[in-house]
Amino acid sequence: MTDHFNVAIDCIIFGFDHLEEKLKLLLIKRDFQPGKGSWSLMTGFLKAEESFDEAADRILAFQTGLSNIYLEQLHAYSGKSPHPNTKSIAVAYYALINIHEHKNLSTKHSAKWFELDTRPKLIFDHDEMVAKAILRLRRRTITRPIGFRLLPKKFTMRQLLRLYEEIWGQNFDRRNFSKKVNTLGIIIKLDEKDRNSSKKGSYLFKFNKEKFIEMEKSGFTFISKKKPA
Amino acid sequence: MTDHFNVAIDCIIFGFDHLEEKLKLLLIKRDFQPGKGSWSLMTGFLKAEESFDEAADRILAFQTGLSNIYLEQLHAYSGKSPHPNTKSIAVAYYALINIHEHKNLSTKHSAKWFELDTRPKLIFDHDEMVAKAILRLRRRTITRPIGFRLLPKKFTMRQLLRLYEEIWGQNFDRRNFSKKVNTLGIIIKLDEKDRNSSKKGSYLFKFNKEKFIEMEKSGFTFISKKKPA
DNA sequence: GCAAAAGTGTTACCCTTACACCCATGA
DNA sequence: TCATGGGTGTAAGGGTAACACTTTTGC
Repeated sequence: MTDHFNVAIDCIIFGFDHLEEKLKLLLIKRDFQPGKGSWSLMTGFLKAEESFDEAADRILAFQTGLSNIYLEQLHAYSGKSPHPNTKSIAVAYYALINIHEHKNLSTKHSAKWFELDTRPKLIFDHDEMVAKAILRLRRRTITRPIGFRLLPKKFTMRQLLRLYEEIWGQNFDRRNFSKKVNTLGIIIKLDEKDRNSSKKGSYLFKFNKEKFIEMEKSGFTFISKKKPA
Repeated sequence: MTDHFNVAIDCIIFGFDHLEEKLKLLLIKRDFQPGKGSWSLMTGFLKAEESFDEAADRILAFQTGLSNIYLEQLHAYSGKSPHPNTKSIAVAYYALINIHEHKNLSTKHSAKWFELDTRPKLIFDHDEMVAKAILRLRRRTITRPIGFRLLPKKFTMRQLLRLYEEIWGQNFDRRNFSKKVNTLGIIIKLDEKDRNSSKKGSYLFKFNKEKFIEMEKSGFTFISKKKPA
């Protein structure tokens, strides 16, 4: 009676390289059909007994070896079928990871990190998915301190600032930024200093998870968008 | 090889009754299996040759007779299958319509408008979908003047205010509200007055579509959320 | 000493909020 | 005239944006 479809799960994997201070995207060069030789998102198919979330976890774990990663459903896409003769839909997920804490991934297939503005063209509607994921990521940084998923456990204020600048594609005032973040009470200054980036050395911070959980309930604004010039 | 699923499209249909000043939800009492006798969202199945958006349009048109309705994808749900023996997923859409401009719907099945706080329990995961749709609707009222889809072509400031109060479940200051809306330039005051709601009569407004399109590009804030008391 | 990054402080301005007051009109 | 809803104005407060200045330390 009703038509049946196979359900692809496509994963947009964002990573922040806090040394290069660049937001990156993990893509694979397909060594299988269809679209062999092209770049694409990590992908897999939904199994009958699992939920979307479970499938996204499984696919990400299988392809990168990572578990316990932040994953969020982005959108469901219909239309362009990866296999010409089967009816197919896709559900896109995006994931956030810290690059340097997970160096030994990128194993399966030919996976490679790309900076956003030099990424290759992707197959199917994957470019559309990435564009939507970036917008979602921006929105999330306002409502939630999602950026902490992308940073190492201990980080400097500069790294946090650069992360936000990368996500938004614009610069923020360094002084106002740290003031805002500090008044929110969502990060904790440690006694350690990082001396890699400056001669003076800058304090390391860690994320205040308890404070965040408390604030999340009432809803808050993390960083406001700069006014258009 | 890969498992196959049928794809349900579930429609959350919001309507604003500008006479009763109530936000309502259109639900159907199912006269078919599964879940016969229970209340549920309008639903249908995706066909092989159509997109999600097309399917949502088709299902809404078939069940209500309405076309050209604002529809937006909400979320994709896996798990609870309407038919026990088939693997099924659902993609939820929400629609916005003005109740009194479309009086002759509610025909197919036993459709009925419910106020949000007195709606019946729904089958499957439809309650979860409705909850998410309300949150989405709130967010949209901030970013976009989506509320105008729910009002008649000509409306009073009071009706617009009441609509926002219904969506947010809280009261706004009448004077600040109209000031804010006016400065945005997104509505146009007409020379007509409506005398139904008051003795003095209140001006009718219409939506300034051109201004909106212009503003949409740069991104704007329509109405800000009141601070939690 | 000098350069470079980090830390702290100050001010102006805009937007929101919380109000008060007047107007028009049917009963 | 009075009650009711409608229209307009003003002042205080909070938060952001735009700045300047000092500190630390390797070279």
